[in-house]
Amino acid sequence: MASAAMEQIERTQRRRVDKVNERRAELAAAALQTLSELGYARTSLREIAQNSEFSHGVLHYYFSDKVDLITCCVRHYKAQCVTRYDQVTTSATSYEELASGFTAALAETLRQEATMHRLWYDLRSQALFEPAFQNDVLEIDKSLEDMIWRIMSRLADLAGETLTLPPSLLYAMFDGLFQQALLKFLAGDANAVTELQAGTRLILARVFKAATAEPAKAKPAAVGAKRRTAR
Amino acid sequence: MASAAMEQIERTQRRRVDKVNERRAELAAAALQTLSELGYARTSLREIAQNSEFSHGVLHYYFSDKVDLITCCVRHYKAQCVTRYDQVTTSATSYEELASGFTAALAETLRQEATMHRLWYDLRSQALFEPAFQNDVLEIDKSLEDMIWRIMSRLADLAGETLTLPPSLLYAMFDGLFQQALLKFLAGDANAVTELQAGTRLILARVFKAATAEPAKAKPAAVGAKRRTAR
DNA sequence: TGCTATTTTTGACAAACGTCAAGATTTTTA
DNA sequence: TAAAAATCTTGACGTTTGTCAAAAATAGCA
Repeated sequence: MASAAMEQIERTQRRRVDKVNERRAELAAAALQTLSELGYARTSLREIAQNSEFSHGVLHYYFSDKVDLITCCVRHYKAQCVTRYDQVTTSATSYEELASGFTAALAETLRQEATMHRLWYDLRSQALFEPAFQNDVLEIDKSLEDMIWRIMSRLADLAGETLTLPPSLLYAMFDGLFQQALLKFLAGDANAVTELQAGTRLILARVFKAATAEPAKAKPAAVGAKRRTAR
Repeated sequence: MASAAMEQIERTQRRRVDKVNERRAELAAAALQTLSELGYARTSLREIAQNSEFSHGVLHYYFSDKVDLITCCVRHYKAQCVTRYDQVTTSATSYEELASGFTAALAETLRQEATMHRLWYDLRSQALFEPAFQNDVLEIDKSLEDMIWRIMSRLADLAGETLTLPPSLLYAMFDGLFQQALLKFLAGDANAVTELQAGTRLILARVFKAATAEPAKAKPAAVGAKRRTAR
């Protein structure tokens, strides 16, 4: 057969597909940025295009639909969201180190990525009304639940304990805590970060016996997060 | 003075104000219904008017603005939301009775008022973007927190224990749990209600020592809720 | 009953929306 | 380099949106 020609065709096709996917990702990123700034209800296709380097018509070249675009956004969001805490999990060598790292990572997320996370809660609310979003949202929720479960399992390992709470409940508690903190944070409450940290510790104390005693307050050296000049 | 005339004027004025407030409440109810069906992003003023017995123009006679209307809605929502669990709280005479009543009330709310509660989460997400909603949403959240706190305080009383978790954390946990259950419920997960009940019990078991032992499974007589033919 | 004030309807407006198609532009292929 | 295919821009379409004002309808009062 003309295998060489076929290979050539295959290669060019793949390059084309890659290019299309790259552009789709680029536009999805612009959409994600717009959504995180304005929220789902106020985001239009023209606004999204203005946050990219293209005109509004190109969106219908790469996406069949507005729902298609948003769905693609949600999937991209997931990719950049899930792996965030895995580094902390694998590098920790003691219960206290992992607990501190987890608490610090939550606080850092609240401080640095508040707008992205408000988008997540917005989209999750949309899924309560729009069935087209439900599958993707449930999938992301599941992967976040898995992430929490990995951390809790590792904590249990390090503490030499056995987990008795189901993954869904553990996730629900931390998710609820974070959402409350986000609400207060975006409303200008200066104590939101501190309360999130304290709440995290309190939940951990009810999940693990190893955490009944609060850790020493002035022991920043144990925390793996970057040091910051001020809160 | 012409006190009789003044009284007359005062009375008619009050009647007028009452009538206006009544109409405002009527329209707010129609808006609330529309919002709970369509969600914030898809709700228009004309759609709201169609769910009432008036034309769309009347909305601007009673409300200055769309935001004004939605805000009024949120306030009405609060009124019908907060007092729901208080009856259970006051009538219970033992820890187990209150715990069962609380669990059953949560499950009943999920079953019966899922659409109203998805609206609440939707509006709370809007508050993350629209500062005009923030104050009202925070206020409602606070009153829900207070409601949970009343129940937990009463449970502590009945168990002869002292609460060591702050109100905000207790609310955050139950809120997170309910939200997860709502998401699954509206996605058609038949186990959502059962999981909500189990999760509630598990949280209570981590809050109160009196609840370490699970209550007997086949003991429906203890539950104060109406009996239903099937789940 | 007639007059006034209040309430409601109707119709219109400018703007913004999602969508699409035709044409210009760029890239790829031969 | 010329033809072909792809990418992108532009402008337009039919709706729908929030808002408003004028007119119609109703209610309250003399």
